[in-house]
Amino acid sequence: MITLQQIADEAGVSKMTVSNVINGRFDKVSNQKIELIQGIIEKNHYVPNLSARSLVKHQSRMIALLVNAFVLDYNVFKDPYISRLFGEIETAIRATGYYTIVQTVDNIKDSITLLRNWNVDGAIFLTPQKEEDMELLRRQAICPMVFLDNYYQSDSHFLSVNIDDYKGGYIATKHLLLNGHRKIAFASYFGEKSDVISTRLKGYSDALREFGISESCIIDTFTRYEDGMSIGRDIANHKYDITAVFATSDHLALGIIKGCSLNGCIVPNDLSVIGFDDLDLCTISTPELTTVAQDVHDKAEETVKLLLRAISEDEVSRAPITCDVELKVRQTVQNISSGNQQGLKS
Amino acid sequence: MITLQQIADEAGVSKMTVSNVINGRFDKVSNQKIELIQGIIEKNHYVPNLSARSLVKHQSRMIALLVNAFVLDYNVFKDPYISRLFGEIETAIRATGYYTIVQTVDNIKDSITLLRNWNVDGAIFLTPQKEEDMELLRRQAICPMVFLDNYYQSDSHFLSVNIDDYKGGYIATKHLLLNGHRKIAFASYFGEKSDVISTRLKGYSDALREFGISESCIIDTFTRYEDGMSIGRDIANHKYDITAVFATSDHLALGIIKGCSLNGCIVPNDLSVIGFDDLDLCTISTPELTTVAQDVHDKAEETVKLLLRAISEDEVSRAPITCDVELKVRQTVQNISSGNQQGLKS
DNA sequence: TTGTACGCGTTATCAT
DNA sequence: ATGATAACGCGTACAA
Repeated sequence: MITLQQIADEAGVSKMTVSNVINGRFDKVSNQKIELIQGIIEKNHYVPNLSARSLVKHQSRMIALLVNAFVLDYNVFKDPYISRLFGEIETAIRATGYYTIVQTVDNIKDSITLLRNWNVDGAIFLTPQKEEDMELLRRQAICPMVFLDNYYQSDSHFLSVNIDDYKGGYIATKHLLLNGHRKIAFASYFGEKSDVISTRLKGYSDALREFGISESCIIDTFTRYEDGMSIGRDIANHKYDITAVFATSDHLALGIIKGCSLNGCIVPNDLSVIGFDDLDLCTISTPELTTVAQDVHDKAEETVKLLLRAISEDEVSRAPITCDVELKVRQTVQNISSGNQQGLKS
Repeated sequence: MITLQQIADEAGVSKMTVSNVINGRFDKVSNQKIELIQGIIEKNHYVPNLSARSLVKHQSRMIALLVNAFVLDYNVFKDPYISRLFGEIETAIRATGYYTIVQTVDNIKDSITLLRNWNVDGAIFLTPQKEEDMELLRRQAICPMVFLDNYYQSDSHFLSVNIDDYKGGYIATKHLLLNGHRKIAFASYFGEKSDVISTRLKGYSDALREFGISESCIIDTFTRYEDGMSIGRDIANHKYDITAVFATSDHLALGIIKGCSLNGCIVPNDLSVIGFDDLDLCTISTPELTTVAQDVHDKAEETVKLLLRAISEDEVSRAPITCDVELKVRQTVQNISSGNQQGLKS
């Protein structure tokens, strides 16, 4: 491990001169010395010790990526949405020259400790946080932070990037309505208060209202594939009086389709289904899933760009960024408006 | 940002005493002072500056996770195997109190710089590395490293954790043979030399030989879903004279099944298929995919355990660790040994 | 261009 | 036994 001092000794100059060369302050060093020093650096594969640099500069060029830990013993990175988002963000961070330190969080205090331990320059929370944890963060953490899919009040060091959940709920429901459906279920997890879900629900309700439909059908369920299967079975067994389901997760939607088919109800003939997220799975499955797509790549880039601005400018517009969504029409919605009969045989 | 010195001032003692309390060296401090100091630490939410600590101790309590970057513009973390492995390893690392720094690699020099920049204590490479990069690492990097799915020669600071690829190839092929198949294709990517693939191929060949079959059918293809679809189409169109395929990736296998079905060839009736990895997809798809499963959780734990031993003991058995694999029998293999007719209608 | 102090925590030495 | 003092690790800032 060669150090600045050793290079300085070998070149017969002071540490400062070497430091100036390394940091491109060439106007402060004569040309011959620049070449001499650069040669020595090359030869010895010198790499600066960033701990030392961090110590004096009170910054680290590290960004923390925090992801809520296992839920129900389920490795979060098995969630294709999370892992894809993670990959896109890591890539965006690397492109800026920052380092990425990652931690799954099961106790927010550990994350706060991490941020302060390493003088982290900024943090990104990939998953929604509880309100009390947000309060703690606001009080104890010191760096700018970006929260994804979080509707908490933002300020200049406490930023948000969301998708247009309202529009997502609205266009999915509207698409079903335009295809003649009138009895449409909204399937999601309501077990804990979530602004993401309630916003999508609002889009759903408004679309229904636009068509003069006042009654809605809410299905409260976990959103994994297996949970979908059991809902699908219920649907096939006429537990709900519906011709279509809008599910707030692709896995849930796919499970519903499978559960239905196992019980003699075929999508889209007997039931139309729309999912949310546009995972790769949507085009791998048969039939291919119609779904609300979010542009994860764009979301990741916006997130990193916003965070970097907050780090360097320290005054940033606090308006949350909202990324667009769009409907991907595929094979799980059937038009039943005229002649096309659909519905469960009774 | 409160520092050791400030705590010492407030307590009316020296930095040393505070440091001793923080590091649990209670035998060197009187009980009253311990309580006093701990109180101050609590009150001020003191967190040590790990850059400073790293500077003097020449270690960082950081472990680097390196993953080969985008291939063909494809976000690696979209690969369910990689992201799951990543999640399991991160969790194992966090459980030990180490921090995880992650970087996708497209140039090994960047990774070496990372390791030295931060005095990283150890590194884990999730994806196979090129030989010349391994040589560079051996020469320039200083910490213990574990390579996953890599058959490179190991030594006490250059370790390997693999799965039993030979057994995987063997049991999959044997299962097909026992179900009456004699014309079995091996589908994989041979574009670049890979010990993982050649080892699986050896298992395949040996199983065939055991049944007196000397001729094999090798299909060389990329291993994504889309690539599988085009192979599936070829199979349905009688390009190959086979009744079964062993594909070295689940995505490839699933694509083959889809490509077949799009062209009137139904799995398992007309073709039997076995995949590799046991992704969640295997049970989501219809029919459910028979596949060779690896225990990713176990692999992750072994990896981290091995690395920590190499870090602390600095003499470690250099024998590569081999994790077991097993066949998950599901719905894509049909028994054609007696009476059960199978094969493409011609 | 260079000397010197500094940032923060640890280790080693010395005093009571 | 307890505690204090000093030097150290590595790079940066500022005065000289």
